[in-house]
Amino acid sequence: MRIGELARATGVEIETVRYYEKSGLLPEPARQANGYRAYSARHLERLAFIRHCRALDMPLADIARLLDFNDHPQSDCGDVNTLIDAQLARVRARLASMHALEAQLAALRARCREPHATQECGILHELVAAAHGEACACHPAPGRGGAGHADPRVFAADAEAPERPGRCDNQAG
Amino acid sequence: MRIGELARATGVEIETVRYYEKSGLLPEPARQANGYRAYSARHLERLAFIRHCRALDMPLADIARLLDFNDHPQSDCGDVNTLIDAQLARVRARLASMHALEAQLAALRARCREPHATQECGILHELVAAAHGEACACHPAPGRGGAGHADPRVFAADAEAPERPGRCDNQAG
DNA sequence: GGTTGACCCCGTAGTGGCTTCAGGGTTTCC
DNA sequence: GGAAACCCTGAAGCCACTACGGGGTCAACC
Ligand SMILES: [Zn+2]
Ligand SMILES: [Zn+2]
Ligand SMILES: [Zn+2]
Ligand SMILES: [Zn+2]
Repeated sequence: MRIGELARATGVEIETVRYYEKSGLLPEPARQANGYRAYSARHLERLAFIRHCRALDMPLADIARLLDFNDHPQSDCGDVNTLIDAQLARVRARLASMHALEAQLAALRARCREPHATQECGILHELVAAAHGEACACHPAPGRGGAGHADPRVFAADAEAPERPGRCDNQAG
Repeated sequence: MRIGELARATGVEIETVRYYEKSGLLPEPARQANGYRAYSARHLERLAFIRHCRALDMPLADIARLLDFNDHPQSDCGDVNTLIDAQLARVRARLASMHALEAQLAALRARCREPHATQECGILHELVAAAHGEACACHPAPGRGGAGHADPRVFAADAEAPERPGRCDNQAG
């Protein structure tokens, strides 16, 4: 099985297959006389395993560990659970922040109905006002203040940010 | 105002401030005799604007455009709306895929209750079975088949993937 | 035998939004 | 005069790919 066939069989790009090999996730295959990679069914299975885990958005390092567990059937599966739990926690954190983000963006979007000069655009007005430390539609104070964030720092990543997006913690977290 | 003060005032890391300058988002400030950057209130405002937009997870390129609109008050705000709408669409797509992902991971996690040898771990069994093309807890067929995905390719990014994570489209999309 | 086209090889650089590092200089306080 | 805190620059690292450049290989067809 050459790399193109493997790629087609799994729906993975050829470059990605080579990348996985270079990253140590996929073992180096045998080579034909002309230097072409020659894959076995085991490679196909392993690659499908990797893609399945990637579909669950697991990082490659975690996938490597899962593959390791698989290769050592005697080991304890507690670490597998820890790993899945961590991934689940990551996904839930991102889910929450995406949820907040959607509300914020929708509120901001509602500030402009029909096109006009940017000078009078409710969206830009909100953004500028927020930059001045005033309350904004997208980040209303959650009750404990009345006015919105009076400090630009509210948008900072304080302590533990809810993963990637949504560095704004003043009502999302 | 030196870079450290600006950074503290906005809750941004110093390196990030310099990065924004290098990226053209923040104009080059004046310099003191010793070469230190000297920022004005306008820089502070602009940086707060940037961070607010970043809190809405907008890409820096979009933020640059928003700043441009702000600097040209005569221009039409239609493009602002387009930009926000695109961001909202991105967020909603990711929200949906995160949602699906959470269900998938939770289903997978439920396959292992108490620790044991990986050999008999329900989680690893599921992952291996899925790699063989069998049905898995995390990706049950959505009705139109009965059995799960019988083809490893289901995890491929076919056509338009729902943004970053969740390359698995067989029930999430 | 020449050429087209589909394959394959390798190494490097680019993506986004930072963060970190290496290797310095400046200012301030004790 | 020495330590701590601040500042400077440019380059590299992170993640998971993706794209590119410059080649080699192989079958088929004219
Ligand atoms: Zn408008
Ligand atoms: Zn806001
Ligand atoms: Zn288990
Ligand atoms: Zn699955």
